[in-house]
Amino acid sequence: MGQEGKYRVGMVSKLTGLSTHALRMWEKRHCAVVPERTDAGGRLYTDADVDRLRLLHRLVQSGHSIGGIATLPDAELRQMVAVLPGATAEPVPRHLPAIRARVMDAIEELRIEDAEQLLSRAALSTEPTEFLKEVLGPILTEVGDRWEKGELRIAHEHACSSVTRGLLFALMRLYPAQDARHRVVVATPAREDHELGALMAAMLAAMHGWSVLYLGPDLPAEEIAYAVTSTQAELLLLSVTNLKPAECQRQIAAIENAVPERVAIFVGGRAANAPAQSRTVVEKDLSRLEAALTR
Amino acid sequence: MGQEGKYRVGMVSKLTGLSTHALRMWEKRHCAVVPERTDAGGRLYTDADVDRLRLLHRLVQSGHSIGGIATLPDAELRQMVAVLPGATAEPVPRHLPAIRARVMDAIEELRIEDAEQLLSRAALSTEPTEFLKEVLGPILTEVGDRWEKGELRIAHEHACSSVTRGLLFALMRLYPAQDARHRVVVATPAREDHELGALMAAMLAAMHGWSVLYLGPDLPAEEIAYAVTSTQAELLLLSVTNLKPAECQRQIAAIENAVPERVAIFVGGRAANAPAQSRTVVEKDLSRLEAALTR
DNA sequence: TAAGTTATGTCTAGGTCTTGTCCATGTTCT
DNA sequence: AGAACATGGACAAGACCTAGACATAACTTA
Repeated sequence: MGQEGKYRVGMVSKLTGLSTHALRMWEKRHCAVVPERTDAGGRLYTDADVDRLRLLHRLVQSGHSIGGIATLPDAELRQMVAVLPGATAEPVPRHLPAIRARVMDAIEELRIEDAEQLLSRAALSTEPTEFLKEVLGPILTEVGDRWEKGELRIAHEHACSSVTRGLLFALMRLYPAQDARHRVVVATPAREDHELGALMAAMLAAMHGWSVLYLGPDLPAEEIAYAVTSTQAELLLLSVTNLKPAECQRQIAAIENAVPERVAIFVGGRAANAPAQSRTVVEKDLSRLEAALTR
Repeated sequence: MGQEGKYRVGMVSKLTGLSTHALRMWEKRHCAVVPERTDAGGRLYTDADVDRLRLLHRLVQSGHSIGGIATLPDAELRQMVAVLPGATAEPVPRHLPAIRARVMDAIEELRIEDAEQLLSRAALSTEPTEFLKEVLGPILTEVGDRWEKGELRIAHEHACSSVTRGLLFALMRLYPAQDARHRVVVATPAREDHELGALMAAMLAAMHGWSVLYLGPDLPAEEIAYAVTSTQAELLLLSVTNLKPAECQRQIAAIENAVPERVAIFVGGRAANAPAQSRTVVEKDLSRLEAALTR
């Protein structure tokens, strides 16, 4: 759907606050962003370019020199922006399993602030899918498993979902989720109260710059439909972990009926499932969902 | 539906504000809209064409070049309109009721990012108790009331608690705990699933620099006790809105038994209630709770 | 401390491309 | 005939492109 470049240099100047001269210089001298060109040679910037330029602008305004940061990858820029206001102490280990272990320790000892801080920094310095698949996902399943085995208590599980919810909001804030560009609604069908999958999907969307409306678990079909239509969302993400297949299909059919045609629907989660002849896409693999979110 | 074309160029020009020349050029040079023709060759635009032209006109007026956007699908145009600068930067009013009203509007329209941004900025520029009593509290009760009256939907209520939870974490981040020794555990007794009071208490604590362990709603006594002892918290805040008095007292008695002596316990909320001869303090007024948090 | 370097944003100049308007001319319909 | 519309060409204003000059500030070096 999203054609590549939409913005000409003048528009980008308005959107980012940088002068057109500066934009051209940043490109020529530092390759900060290298937009596509029209046949005639005009620059065509993408949404991603605009986001990146905003990040760079913010960093430059707060004292960094463009030459030093122009070619850093996005993830690193985001990390730097996040650290801007308050100086922070302990470094995040680069090794993902190490992060996992430290987060698990923090959860076990109910140090949720530490857990959240570790996670949000890891999220900023890692690519979205990698973070979800290598860090957060394993942590959530480990907590789930150990809870069933009795090694962890309800308190841990509550603390863990509390942290995860907090993390979602932290991400929505830290990623320059430029307003209402692409709206997505995330929820769980009625009677499904397992919300962690939905949270992960919401995070993935947030990290891709979508404007996320996270409604949480256990929502009747008509409520979901209302939210989707009234916000003009173009995507609906559902997560199903515990519903029976038949029940799941019934819910999804109801939702499909009530949601406008143009809205794409994805279901994920352990018990994900869609009726026959449905336009809903069952997608248990996060990286495939990511493909739908990137365009 | 058989009603294909309805408007001729002159009419469309009046409806959209574009000159007839421009309309023809947009068609010829960019295929922005390609109307049907009469047998004699006259252009016949549909309502959809007019809508699309209005979108394009708005985008062009705000700096986009027609060549770059003429062939984008409608959905994308709508999203781009939403991103236009100006829709974004709304200043936070100083007047608290005005903030309340703006937040309510945002919730009503499910713009949770706006709601959260307004709230977190208000929280920063206001004294903690004032913020909770004058801004957040009224909003939560208003949402509750209007939800019972049927003026707001479940989706609004979910969105609202989602925002509130997000806000708690934002505050924990903005007011970093000065001293990890001042720990407080916040939760709701078993079978009490109204968590908004607990969230407000948690925020108050966070804003006073406490290290908050927020466990959320519906937690059995022994879990609460475990959390309190294992984190060596010195304070436990509970919130009760819906429990029957007897049930509430039973729960609190159980918690008191399981929690070390040195830990102070506060209960708040509409149905707050404590057994006779209890060391638990019933405190429905936030400013009195604040006194306990400041010492 | 003074002078040189470097980094960076702005400005100018000359040329190309884009886009809205205007004109001339022809057609259709009342 | 006159109003409304169609087509194609001409045109001017403005947006954009490149390349190089300049001004300023920060940092190096003598």
